[in-house]
Amino acid sequence: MEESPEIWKCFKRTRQRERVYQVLSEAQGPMSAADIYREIVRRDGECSYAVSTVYRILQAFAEKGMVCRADLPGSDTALYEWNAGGHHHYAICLKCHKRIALKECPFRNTDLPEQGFRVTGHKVEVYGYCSMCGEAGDIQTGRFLSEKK
Amino acid sequence: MEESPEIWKCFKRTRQRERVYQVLSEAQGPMSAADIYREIVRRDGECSYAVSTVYRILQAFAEKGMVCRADLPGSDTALYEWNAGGHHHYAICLKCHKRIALKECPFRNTDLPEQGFRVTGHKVEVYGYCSMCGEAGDIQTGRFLSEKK
DNA sequence: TGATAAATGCAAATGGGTTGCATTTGCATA
DNA sequence: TATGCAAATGCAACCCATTTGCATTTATCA
Repeated sequence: MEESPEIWKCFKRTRQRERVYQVLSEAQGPMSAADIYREIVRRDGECSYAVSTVYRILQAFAEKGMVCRADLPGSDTALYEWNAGGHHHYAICLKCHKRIALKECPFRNTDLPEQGFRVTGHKVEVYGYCSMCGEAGDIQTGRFLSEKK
Repeated sequence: MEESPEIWKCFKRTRQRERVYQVLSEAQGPMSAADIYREIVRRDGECSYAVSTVYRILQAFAEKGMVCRADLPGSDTALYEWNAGGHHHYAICLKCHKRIALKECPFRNTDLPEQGFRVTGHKVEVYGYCSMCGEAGDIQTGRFLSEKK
């Protein structure tokens, strides 16, 4: 609120965008649009925001590269993360869906079979079982993905 | 229709499953459920298949590990590919969606921040522009995880 | 301050994908 | 070959994240 990054040079500074920015930049991890919406409502008491607005804001932010969007396999809700310049990959527990950021990027460049393929990005995900769930017991801890299905 | 692999030891052999199996095992690349459905209809002339059945079959096949399902970022249609036992990674053209199999797996093991995380799998995808599309200027930014590097 | 384009709210639409249920069908067994 | 039953299917309704059209508001700047 006080410190106003140069974000507002790209965007009209609206209450809604300010909220999305706040929530996202303070977030511990990636959030879904619904998460963000919920958090805004929680903070501001009553809502006066439309969900569609949040989507539009996220889209705009993503287009400018300020947030990055991740689509996890097995879920159809996109997650957004404030782009702190970092490049993150996660280990995802197949049981409790906890996400653990990797310290380093496990991607190593490799020869492409096709000449002239210009690589602009990559996606790496590691699957397995975290220390809580690793024992194969039925620990079933906090859920991460929405309870669809 | 010809020789019948041991698929049918896991599944009731139905006309519908046979068709999905045929189409998928002969496919050049990954197909969406809709693609598969369309192809079946095309081959059999008129349709007598429900799309939901195709989804259910794909699900069943995937559960048994006979097909693998890929969710591309930026698209919300899942793609399915007959699992020829191989371990494949692809470079995916963001423009024409061509997929080029990588010769080698670009994954390198890395230290996990959490002790005791048992890795059981990984997924790597490389994005960019193939030689055909590479010249074009309308690059979409921000929609994909990890543009850095 | 007033003009104006951008941003928003709202509601309806989209579009993969899933599900409940009645009906059919593969297949094991008699 | 006939039969019983669980598995598989068709159909239509549904789910749910996300998008969109349009009328209204609002930030910004001359």
